[in-house]
Amino acid sequence: MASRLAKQDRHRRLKELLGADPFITDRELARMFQVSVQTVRLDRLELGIPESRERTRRLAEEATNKVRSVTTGEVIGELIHVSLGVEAVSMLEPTADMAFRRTGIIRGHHIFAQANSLAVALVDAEVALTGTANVRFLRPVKAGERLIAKATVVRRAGRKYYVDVVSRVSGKDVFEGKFVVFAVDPRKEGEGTKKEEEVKEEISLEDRT
Amino acid sequence: MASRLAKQDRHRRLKELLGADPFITDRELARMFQVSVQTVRLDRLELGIPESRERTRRLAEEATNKVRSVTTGEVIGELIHVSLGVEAVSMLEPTADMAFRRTGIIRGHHIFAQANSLAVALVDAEVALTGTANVRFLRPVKAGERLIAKATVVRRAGRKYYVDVVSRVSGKDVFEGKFVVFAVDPRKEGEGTKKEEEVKEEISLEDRT
DNA sequence: GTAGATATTAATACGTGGTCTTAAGCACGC
DNA sequence: GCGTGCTTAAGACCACGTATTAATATCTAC
Repeated sequence: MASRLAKQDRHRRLKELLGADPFITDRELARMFQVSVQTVRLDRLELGIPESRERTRRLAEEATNKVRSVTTGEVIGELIHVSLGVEAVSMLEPTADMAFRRTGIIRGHHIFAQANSLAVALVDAEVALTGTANVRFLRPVKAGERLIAKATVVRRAGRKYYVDVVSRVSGKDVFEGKFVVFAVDPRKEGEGTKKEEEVKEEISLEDRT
Repeated sequence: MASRLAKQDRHRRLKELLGADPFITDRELARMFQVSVQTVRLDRLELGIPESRERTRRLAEEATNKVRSVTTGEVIGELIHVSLGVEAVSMLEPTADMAFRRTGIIRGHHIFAQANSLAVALVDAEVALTGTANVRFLRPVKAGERLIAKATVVRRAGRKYYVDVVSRVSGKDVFEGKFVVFAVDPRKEGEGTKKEEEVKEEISLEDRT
């Protein structure tokens, strides 16, 4: 039976509690704080904290966006500059999620993912696929270090693009890779008519399920 | 004004729609399908689909827990077999998230991630980091195709492990890569006593969380 | 045709988790 | 005393449901 907290302390605790678990309702909070539901609502109002459903919704949205933008996004990281078919730059701020817990060192495939997606995005075609990649991880990158990847098309032979990518952390090279990316122009693949497009559409619809 | 769909088709579409966007309310669905709200509710009942708030809540909950295991997990995919320092096999069932929408083809870095994490996990050391990787994407992989990656240590020179990885889809090679992984033994870095082992134990427990 | 099943819609009562407004009760300080 | 701050209460409203009952369509088999 901890005696009731002062308003300020309650506000502090409120933020803490909802930070840890955003699903709590006002009723539950009221019980925890031994105050009325109205008081909790007033507190939320003062602190600009939305209702529980809203909090939940935001979480869900953010999570689906975030996960998607991590996994799905056109480019892993943030696209800073592109000159299609010539060069592109992206920035990635790796989070602790991407690191080995033990050491805080970012797992190689995240750095690869940034570079690979940049190389692919750079190619000016409907669809582009990585063929081969030769990469070197020059030095470890830690969570929080801002990765700048720069991709440059060094040569092009028909559908083949040779793309070099260098990633840097505060100016120092941490990764370099040579990618061969194939441009796949769907117009030159099958019969390239409406029929094929329909098939593709079906597939992509199914994929979303 | 597409005429109203038959029940079956509506059910199919319903699952599709909610798969793509779980936030839609019954009212909105009713409008989309040009049926009454009640009908939508009946449909959901028959299909065992919970209400929108519940869907949102689950998403949010899942997202806060599970999302991490995809990014953070020791090995991307599921570890099927390991013989430390010798060989290892993992399985990955890529989802639509990992694919280009347009084509359903899995983005290269996911395949790379499976291979890379497997190669790293294979190395019998406290910490292992990828040094270089030469990889080839032999043929496209589509969402839903089960990827089996097999990593083999082909040579070892001190702290350097040369690991070959081949990924297959139903027996066919789709990816091959040569990785050079560096074992970083902290015993040769820090002071390395019992105290340290305790720390390690703690850490590896945390890692499993 | 018409009965019977299937599908759809409507109406109503209830529940949860809120919003917004108005009003009242209390304690504290001056 | 009186105001101010904090708390609580009460009532009207809303979104998005569940659960139930009942009334229509619509189609299908006989």
